[in-house]
Amino acid sequence: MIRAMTFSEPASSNPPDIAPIENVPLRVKVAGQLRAAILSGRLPPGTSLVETALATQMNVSRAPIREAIQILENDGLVETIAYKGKRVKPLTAREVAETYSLREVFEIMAARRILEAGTSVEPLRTHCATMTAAAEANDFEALTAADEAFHHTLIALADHDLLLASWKSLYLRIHQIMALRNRDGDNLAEVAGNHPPIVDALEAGEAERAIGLIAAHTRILAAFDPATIVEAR
Amino acid sequence: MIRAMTFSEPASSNPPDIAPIENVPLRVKVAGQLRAAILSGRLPPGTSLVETALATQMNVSRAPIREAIQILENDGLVETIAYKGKRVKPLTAREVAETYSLREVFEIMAARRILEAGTSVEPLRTHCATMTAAAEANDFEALTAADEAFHHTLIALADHDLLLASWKSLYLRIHQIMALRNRDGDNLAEVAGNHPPIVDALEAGEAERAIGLIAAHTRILAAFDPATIVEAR
DNA sequence: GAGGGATGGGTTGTCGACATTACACAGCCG
DNA sequence: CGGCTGTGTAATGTCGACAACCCATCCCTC
Repeated sequence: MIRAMTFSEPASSNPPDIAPIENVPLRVKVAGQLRAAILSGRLPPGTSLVETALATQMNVSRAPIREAIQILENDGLVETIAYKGKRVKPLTAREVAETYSLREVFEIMAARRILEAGTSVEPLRTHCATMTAAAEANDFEALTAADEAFHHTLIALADHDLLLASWKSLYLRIHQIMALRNRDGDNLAEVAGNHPPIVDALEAGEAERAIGLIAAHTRILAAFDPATIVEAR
Repeated sequence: MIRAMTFSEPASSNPPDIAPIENVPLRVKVAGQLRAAILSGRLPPGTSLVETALATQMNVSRAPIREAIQILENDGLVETIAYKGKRVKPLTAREVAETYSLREVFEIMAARRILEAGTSVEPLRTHCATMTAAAEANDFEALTAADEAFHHTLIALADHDLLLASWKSLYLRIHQIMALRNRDGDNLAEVAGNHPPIVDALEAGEAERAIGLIAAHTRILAAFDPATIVEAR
């Protein structure tokens, strides 16, 4: 669901099927690979990242590796201890709780702004439908993707670039958390069903109800077995 | 007011007066200098940062400069355009508004958490006193410092590391904005006087009043002549 | 005279090598 | 036997040089 917009600006009247040559800096590719590995749980929290090892492994010099790791540091996924090493940031139960509580505040802020500006929330309906379909098909991946798209759209509708950027950064960690947690107790239909009422409340202009639903939704997600989180240090 | 805790852990039974030798990486020093220059307005928004020039000027190689600039990028103070250059991030009126509105949300969140946890807000009194004294002495610098200390303490009392980190990052830009704005219309006594009522409301447990006061306070700060902001591009 | 392609300057991107630091282990002295 | 000291190793920190790239300008062709 991201693939469709791989190339964005040129297009116009060029022969199709000819993809623009890639020209992204190495650090971005490296950061992308590492980020994917971390978010998928392939590099669990606490894993130490050794520049030289990564450099030889990925067949590039240390400079792009260093910069990529610094990018991930800005994403909040990696931490550096000077002259000692770099490692995937450990996830404590406290951090998980803080992440979700901040997310709740962000989404409530978005809802308030949408209501104040009178923005149409119609775009959210599409994602609700996608989620319902995914839940019926028992497709966890698709449901997760549609869920992210829903919340991303919600924040984007608030028309607040800084909020959107902050939310994106926060959601990276939520990605990571979701990859690490135990999915056994998940009820896909319930997750999908939680969203339409939020859209309804927003459309009806009922601020308090919308906020309550969003808060409840976030807190359900935040409540899970803390034992599935790797302890720090 | 920071100097007092320069050395922290060792102490115990060592001969005094012997300060630990500095051992911070060059990138940190460089980042510190550049950040100070940006926040003070010495490097106004739009200024392009050329690595080679900075390297020769500061007598270090380009590597620490690059990493320092990336740190500032994470702070949101600098932006990079691939293969073109790096420059101090331009400040648009919209960004300023978004920054203050997000700050408002952060402080309200902090207030809510303080009230829910029943945390004592007594530490805020000290800063109120400092601000009042600074206002009477017509000392703008001291007032600004005490104001920051007040809000920093407010956020810290919420006992939410992620919130505190987000607030700090946000406040960097507020620093920059304050350095660039026109101070002519400022009424020091009024600024100082705005804070004690907030503490009173928090102490009385009156959530709605405290939130209203905080929102009003933030919006007063956000309202200033947009012409003092350097336009983007 | 106008359009298109080459060219030059300046910047960031990448590389490999060297310097510095921290930790761990072994060895020595009390 | 205990604690301090010296050394080795592996990591990050820093450096200087080269390569890739974008932009502006100029020249050449039509």
